[in-house]
Amino acid sequence: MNKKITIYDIANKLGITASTVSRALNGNSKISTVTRKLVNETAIEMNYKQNKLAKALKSGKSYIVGVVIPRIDIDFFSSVIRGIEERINSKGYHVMICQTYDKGHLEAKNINSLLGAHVDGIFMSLSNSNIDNTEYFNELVKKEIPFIFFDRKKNITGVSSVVIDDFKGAYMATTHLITQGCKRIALLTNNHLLQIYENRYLGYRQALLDNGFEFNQDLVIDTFHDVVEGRKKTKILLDMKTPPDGIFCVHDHPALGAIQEIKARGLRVPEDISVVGFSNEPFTGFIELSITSIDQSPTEMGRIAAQIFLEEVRNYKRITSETHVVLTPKLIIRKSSLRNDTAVIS
Amino acid sequence: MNKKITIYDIANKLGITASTVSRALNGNSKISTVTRKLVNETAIEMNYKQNKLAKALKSGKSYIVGVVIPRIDIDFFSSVIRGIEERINSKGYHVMICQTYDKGHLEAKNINSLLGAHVDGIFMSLSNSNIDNTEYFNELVKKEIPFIFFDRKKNITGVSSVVIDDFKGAYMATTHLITQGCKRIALLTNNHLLQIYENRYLGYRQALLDNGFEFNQDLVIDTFHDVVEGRKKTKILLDMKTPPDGIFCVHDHPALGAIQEIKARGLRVPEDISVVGFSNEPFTGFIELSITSIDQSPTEMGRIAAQIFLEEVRNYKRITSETHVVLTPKLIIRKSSLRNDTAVIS
DNA sequence: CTGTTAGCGCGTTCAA
DNA sequence: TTGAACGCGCTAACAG
Repeated sequence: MNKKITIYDIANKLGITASTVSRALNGNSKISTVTRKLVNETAIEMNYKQNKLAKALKSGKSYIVGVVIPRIDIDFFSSVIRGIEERINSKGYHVMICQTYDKGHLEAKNINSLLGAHVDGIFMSLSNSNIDNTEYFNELVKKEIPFIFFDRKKNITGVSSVVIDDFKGAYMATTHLITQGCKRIALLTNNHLLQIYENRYLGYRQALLDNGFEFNQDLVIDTFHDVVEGRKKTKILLDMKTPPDGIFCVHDHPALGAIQEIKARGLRVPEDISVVGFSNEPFTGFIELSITSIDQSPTEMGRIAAQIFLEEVRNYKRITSETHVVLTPKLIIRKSSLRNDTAVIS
Repeated sequence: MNKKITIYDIANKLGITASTVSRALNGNSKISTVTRKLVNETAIEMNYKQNKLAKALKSGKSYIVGVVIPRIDIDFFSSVIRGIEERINSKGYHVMICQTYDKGHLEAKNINSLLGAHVDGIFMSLSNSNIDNTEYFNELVKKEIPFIFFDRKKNITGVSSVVIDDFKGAYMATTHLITQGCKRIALLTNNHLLQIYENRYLGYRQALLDNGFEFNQDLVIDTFHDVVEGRKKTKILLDMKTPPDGIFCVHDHPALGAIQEIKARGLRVPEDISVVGFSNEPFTGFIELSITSIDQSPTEMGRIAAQIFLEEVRNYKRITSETHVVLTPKLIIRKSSLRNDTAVIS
């Protein structure tokens, strides 16, 4: 009943060939104006829809890109996807999504799965449980499709990337705490499997040293990207003989947890202990005691990644040169760290 | 160089036919154990990847589903997608995403685009700028692929849906405000193009009437899904001769805006004016003055929608019966409305 | 300007 | 148990 109509159907109806129909539909120049018009009209009339599967099989281009992320229900990731989709959809591409839930094996599985679907490119933000199985990455690079990291990257030859300057972001955040008068600044970080965490750690460290502070490894504690976990680890900090008077967190959620714990103990934020987060998740600006954070402009990051893809995808042959974009982090100063009477953003 | 290897390549290497290879790979029963083993081994050895495009063209099944939503960077939508992807990915399906940005014409365009990509099913949450062009919906229903609404639905024969009971949710929220002692309850809603808003409006209204309250249209104000807009419209409410002492918002973001405005005027929440939101966005529980809200269990909603799809997709022929699931809303009581000393959740 | 032919990679008859 | 041939829908090369 609801038979799919092909170019053959419309060719039959018009007493011409399928190739002519194809040419007319694709705006081939050497086709008579009459037939073109005729074809286009009957195409609409018969409600013809091009089968992109067939076209993809023929051309080797699927007009689909894959996006591999830990999870989609984190504002940062969904915002990046928004940017990618926004930019790429207007060029006729579709976005396919895979979540890894931070599991390394799902990462490999998803990549394979996307390759099977013959995507034209892959955008990826690494999982945080990396078992360092670079095998499938190497295979991926051999394929002649653009492969672009965003945020959570890895240094692989032939793979482009868009990140923010995490070192600088952490440096800015830490320096800001110092400026506000903090004398003993702790770091709530994450495991160091990912470059972003390593770089934020180094930025924090360097800012301390550059300002004549002593770097104290005891003040560096690992935690997860989670409110409750952040609070739990903050307990450890506050239970120290000499607790910190400033905490820099590599994510906003643990920063919130830290603030909760500090207030629960009757201490004041930012007067007793100042707190700075990272990512500028929307909620940091929503809460009464708004949280100072580092903005990563995720939507913009997505747009740029998409742009890189669009440029790379033209070179069918081989990706000769990688593109690496490093965005500048923005320090968004809010109440959780503002002791002096400086200008407040937001 | 990186030539894609097909079943022909492995057939040549083994001196057999492509059909045999195909059969062996697909676990066809009538194939000798020896050849099957041989084929499977060399397949792995040559790093063969099935071309799903070709398979899709042949079989008519793409193993791709489309998800059409207003925007992905709203927690509710990304959480639903998470649920869909989680459930469906394990069955070999991929999720393709389209955003409408609440523009009706993009909605039609995206649907067509997805049909062109020959998706096996479509999940959709309507845009809020509906120009009521049901044409493409009808066409969509004619196609023999599952079509499932979630949250923002429309009543169309042959189309399944998963929603929460918005009427009940609004009823619960309003009743809760009454229980807390509110005497004059306002409604910050949205345009009534979508059923969800209409139903929340009706639930609010009915709760008032059932409790012997007078329904006053002046206390019903339209706004957008946005903090600033919510605050702006709250000004109007507070400027009335007799302002409300309770506000129910059909979204959490305007609820936050309302609280901001109330506090800016030196009034107290919940003592002077109580506020309840809708959706239970994560941030409502993060802020110090946590917001009472209605939980829609979005991830679960996604999982159920996916389940419906998986069941419907078996009936190649025609979708004979629609499935309609209505989830029960959960009232999450928090500080923004808790005047009495009742139990607080979260 | 248009028709003929062929092939993208796969699964599936029909024979053998 | 396996091979040969065909078609899914489309585009591109090669004629005319």
